[in-house]
Amino acid sequence: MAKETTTEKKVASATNAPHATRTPRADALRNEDALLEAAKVVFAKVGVDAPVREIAAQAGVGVGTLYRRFPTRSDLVVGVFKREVDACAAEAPKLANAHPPGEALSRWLKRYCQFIVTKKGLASALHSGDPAFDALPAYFRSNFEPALTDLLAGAAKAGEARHDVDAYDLLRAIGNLASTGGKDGPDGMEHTYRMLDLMIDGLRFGTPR
Amino acid sequence: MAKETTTEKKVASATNAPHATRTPRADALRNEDALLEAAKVVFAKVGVDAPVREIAAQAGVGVGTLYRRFPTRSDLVVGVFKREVDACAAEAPKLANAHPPGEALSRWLKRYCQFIVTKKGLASALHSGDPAFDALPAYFRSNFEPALTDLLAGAAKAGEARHDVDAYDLLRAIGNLASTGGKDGPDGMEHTYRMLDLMIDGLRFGTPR
DNA sequence: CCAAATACGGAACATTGTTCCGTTTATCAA
DNA sequence: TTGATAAACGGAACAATGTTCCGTATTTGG
Repeated sequence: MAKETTTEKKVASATNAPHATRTPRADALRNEDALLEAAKVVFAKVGVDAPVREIAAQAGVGVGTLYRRFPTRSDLVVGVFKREVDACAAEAPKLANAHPPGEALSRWLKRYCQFIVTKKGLASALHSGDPAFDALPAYFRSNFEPALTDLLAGAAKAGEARHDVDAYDLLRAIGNLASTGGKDGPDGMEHTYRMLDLMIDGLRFGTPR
Repeated sequence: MAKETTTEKKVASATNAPHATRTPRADALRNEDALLEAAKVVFAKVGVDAPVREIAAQAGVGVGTLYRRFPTRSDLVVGVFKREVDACAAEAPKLANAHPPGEALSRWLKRYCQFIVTKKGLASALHSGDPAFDALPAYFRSNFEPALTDLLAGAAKAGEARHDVDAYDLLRAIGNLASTGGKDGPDGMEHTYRMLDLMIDGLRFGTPR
């Protein structure tokens, strides 16, 4: 609020742009990535309540570095979650290119099941009331719904799925399926995959041929 | 595991009972009560994550005293929860004595709504995975279901409620009602109470006169 | 190759659950 | 009533963990 008179000069050099941001340092980018990767690993092993120090160690950086990029534990959790959503959603178009439509659809749904199962720990964090997580459901939906919509449309056009299935409904249904089945059941993920196959068969029901 | 030879005598005085337990110290009983009461107050004000020190201070005791009686935070939460369940359930017979059956029923259901709302913070703790809380749902049910069953039976016999309503179903339905309505809505608990009245009217439906 | 900007690491601090133990107090028999 | 003893008390001390700070090291841009 004061005057801040002192060193106001500083010619602003070449560009007259107000901020002339220089390119971000390479090590900083590298560390941000290492931190997200480390957090993913540690969260999977210890849970989302894993100590910050452990994550920093796994990433090979100091806690100071971690906190500069993720001012709060919650920010780190959010970062990991978004990155995982991105990774899963990004596989949809890849699978669509590499396989026939029906195959692409069922492969992606299986991949999505894996996402759900590994994020079970996060799911409870989402409902913890921490406002940092408020935006995540929307992020989840805005990435997955279009991805699945495209896969469904492709499969439907190829006669490999019904036309009347809503992507979001399906995401929720399979989400529930996978999160209650879990990977800790009697036969690991097998039960979940069997249920998933059931749903996929259902998707084909009524399809010509 | 050693021998414990030393002072094994000690005539056991009058009774030959193996343990001849002396009467519990008065201050200990008083403090246990003070702790539960304090915890109730602090949990309501700060939430179930309130620091143990704050609860001890509110109770006017040291943390050592708290931990002797409740070896873990979870034990304290469990203690408060059970005490509140007991208090709420105990009102059912009192209300049944003091009011006509239908009135007793609706008064108690309102009381139960208040219980649910104030325990919303605890509810999320219940799903935290802490095994200390595993027994609470059963405790909840084993106290509330008989209490409500009696009230319902009384009201039904007096022609003030239908006969075909299951107490546990009703507990769950109203529990959901109250926990989503909350006391933080636009008009406090009023919304919840209106919905409750609706259900109570439903209970009377089909009743002669 | 230099100077400034940026990022780094990890010690230090704050908060909180839990343990320990010297001191105090209530009980009970004489 | 009184005194020995078991029981309970209070709170300092410890440990784990989130977060802040700052002196040092690295990167960038010229």
